[in-house]
Amino acid sequence: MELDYAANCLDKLGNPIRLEIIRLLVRAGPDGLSVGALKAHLSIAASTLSHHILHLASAGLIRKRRRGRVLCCTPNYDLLGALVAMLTDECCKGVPHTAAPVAARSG
Amino acid sequence: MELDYAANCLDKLGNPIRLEIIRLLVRAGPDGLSVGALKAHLSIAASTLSHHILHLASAGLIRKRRRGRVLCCTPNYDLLGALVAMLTDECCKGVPHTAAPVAARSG
DNA sequence: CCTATAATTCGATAGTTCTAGAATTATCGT
DNA sequence: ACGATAATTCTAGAACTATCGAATTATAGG
Repeated sequence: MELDYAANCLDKLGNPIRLEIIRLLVRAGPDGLSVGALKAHLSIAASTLSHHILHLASAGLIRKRRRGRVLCCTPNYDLLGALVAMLTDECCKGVPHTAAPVAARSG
Repeated sequence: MELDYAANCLDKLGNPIRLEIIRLLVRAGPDGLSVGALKAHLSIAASTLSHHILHLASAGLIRKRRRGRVLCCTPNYDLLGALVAMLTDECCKGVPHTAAPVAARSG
């Protein structure tokens, strides 16, 4: 995964409301939640919620699909998993005494 | 881990330069890298780098310690690990067909 | 067609973040 | 004390983000 792409996803998750949205969707199970159900959980203006959902969706972190008047959101588990894998790989491996140096103490 | 705290950490990681800093530090091994060494890798103004380092340090994601004129930065593996664990727990579990619903399709 | 519900788009505003140059502080070697 | 190097703080502008209310679009049901 590209660093810039990962950073973009992390940036989207780095907002309490958006992180909560993901958490609610994950807990909700396979059908996800409608925008209205999310709104009931979050007590923010509908337009604000829409804005956050747009962020998440355009980063690919959630998927939307219509069911009549209702719009169901589900998490994109593949991307979330890939993101966690990338973080684990790039940011958690190399726990002290395990990593290969990259040119320390040069300048 | 508190959701707001996690979101704050993710927000800090959600910037390409800061994510790259973490990556460089992790790859550098136990001694980490000096601010100057980071600067050599990143080609940005020193003040800008300082600003990003401040963000990372005040979120607790990196640690700084002086070695003479040089300031060595190391990643905080405990926090990074806790963050990944939290993400895995809250955002990746509940993979379709496994999770307990949270009140879907109500409104 | 009309009304009600679900959600988005628009427009404005307040606040935050990124960036870099200039000035400053801290440390080292002489 | 002095000069050089390492890093931070200050200041300011440009760009971006979050928030909300009002207007709008889409769908369902009479």
